[in-house]
Amino acid sequence: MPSASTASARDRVLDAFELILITQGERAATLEATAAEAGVSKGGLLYHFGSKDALVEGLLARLAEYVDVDVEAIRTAEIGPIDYFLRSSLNLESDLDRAIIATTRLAQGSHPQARDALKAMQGAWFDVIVEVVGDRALARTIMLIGDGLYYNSALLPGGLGEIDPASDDMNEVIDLVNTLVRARSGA
Amino acid sequence: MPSASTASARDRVLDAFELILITQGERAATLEATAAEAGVSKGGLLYHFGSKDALVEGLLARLAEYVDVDVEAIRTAEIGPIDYFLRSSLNLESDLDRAIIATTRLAQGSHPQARDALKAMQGAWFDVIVEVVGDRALARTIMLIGDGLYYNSALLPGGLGEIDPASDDMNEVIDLVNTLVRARSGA
DNA sequence: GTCTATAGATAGATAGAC
DNA sequence: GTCTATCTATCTATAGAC
Repeated sequence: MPSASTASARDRVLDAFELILITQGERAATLEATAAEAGVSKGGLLYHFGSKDALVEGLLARLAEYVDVDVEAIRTAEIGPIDYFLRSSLNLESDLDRAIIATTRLAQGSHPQARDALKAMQGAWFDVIVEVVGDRALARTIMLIGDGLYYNSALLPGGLGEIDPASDDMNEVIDLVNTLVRARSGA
Repeated sequence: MPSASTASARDRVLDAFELILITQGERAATLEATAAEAGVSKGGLLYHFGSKDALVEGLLARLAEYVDVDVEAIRTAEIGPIDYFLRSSLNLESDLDRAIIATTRLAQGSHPQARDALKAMQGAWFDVIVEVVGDRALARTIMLIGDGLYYNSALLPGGLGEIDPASDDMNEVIDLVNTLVRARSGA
């Protein structure tokens, strides 16, 4: 979680932009609202990001950094890459997840760059999972479940599909996926 | 698909609002843009929908009608409810799918009603699937795959996870799900 | 039922003081 | 590096003609 008060003004602006995108959507994420949330003036914000597009690019650049770290974490996870991947598909409290959800909000609007960033992320994840399970169809299905978890926790909070990462419900889903992985590798 | 030219002005306004939400996002879906797309003036639009909130409500009311029809179609599908459910999770050309995607755009913003409508829809789908597979964990996993398909085709068009409903990739996913259903009912 | 005209609020962005 | 003041465009909504 970003430490709002100690970070530099530039980082606080990015954190504020993310927060408003996540909690109120793209429409509410104006320069004025972002500046207010970050505790600076509109002019102050525009010193760091000369336009709204520049602000969006700043968000996407940070996302790309987080993704690089995450892909390596999936690959080397002690609990196993698939378990790690699925559980981290709904942890809304990491910097990465916040960046992903904010980017998803932008991807709903006219921001092709945001869509591209999410596609690149999916590609990196897919490659790791294929590497682990050695089966593209199975990897695709696992990715779909991960996307479904994201859809529910990020886009439809409070909905039926929202699952606590540490809950029995989540364990059951992972058990089912492991059943599938064994059924395939046995075939 | 809505027939834009022959429909009443009221329906054309709703179709236009949906189209802009789907293709350009919430931010672009202003009253002015919607009126222009529908071929009426802003004043003309506001005769049918007295405010933007009323326009949103009109969209959600139409969604609810479509969902009722769809749930019955899932239950009675000849190809089987699960196959039908998963394949229809990425058909972007039906009135229902257009309404869902448009509502998903609104759910990203400050529209709790839109989120509630999608939750209600999920609940109705979940009930049918539980009824069919007789297993809540399995039903949840199938729902997640369906949500993943939606996430990719509706929110991330052109991405890795986007699958043609009639493709081999889609058949493989359905085969995997059927494997899971059999593995469970056998246990 | 549909239009034009317009009000009042708010958007993104610039200029210039400190 | 951060601020206030201000410009221009666009937003939602109202009023009233046709």
